[in-house]
Amino acid sequence: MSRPLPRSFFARDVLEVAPDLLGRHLCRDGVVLRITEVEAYRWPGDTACHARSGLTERNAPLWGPPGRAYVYLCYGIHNMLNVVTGADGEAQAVLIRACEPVAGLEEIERRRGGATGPASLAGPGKIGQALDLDTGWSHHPLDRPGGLFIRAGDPPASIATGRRIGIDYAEPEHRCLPWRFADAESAWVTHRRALRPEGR
DNA sequence: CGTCAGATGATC
DNA sequence: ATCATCTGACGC
Repeated sequence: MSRPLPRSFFARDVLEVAPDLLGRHLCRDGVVLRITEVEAYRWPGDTACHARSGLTERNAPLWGPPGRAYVYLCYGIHNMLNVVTGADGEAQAVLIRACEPVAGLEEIERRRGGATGPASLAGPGKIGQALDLDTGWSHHPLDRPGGLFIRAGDPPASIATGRRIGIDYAEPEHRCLPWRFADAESAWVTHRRALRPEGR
């Protein structure tokens, strides 16, 4: 059991932190998930970001210190987990879109009410469900043990990128940004066809 | 394989 | 009215 990643890990630009989160372990009690897919959001300059309309009660964590959770309810059903990055006062976050189960299979299966397979943790709503999160977890610090935290894991051998999912409401020039990152070899990802190997 | 509608409720 | 989604129903 390694310690949680320090706050300094999250205190970098979201485009640096997002791919670096791939392979890390998300822990809550007995449930451990290996992060396999993420998306970056950053205001200003990104009308897909929830911070686009300024500070509100819901998006307040986005503007706060890095290393905290930003959890919001989507479509009245799904609790979406984000990791706040950048400097205090900036508005950036990484959306956790998919994971691979590492431990706590029975607990995850119980919460989902079905078998665990590659589809069971691919999709941001399913991550919130597997970790039993709700908006009460917003603002929760992820850099200390207990509750919900992030620690080292197994980094991906290669990374794939693509445009972000479900942001048609954003300005056209922001819809196409290649700000979705995934473990290129993992089966636990969404919209695989829309991903391409990272050009580097 | 594909598209499509309904669920469901906080937020702006 | 909108929404960083999911599921099950259908058609090919």
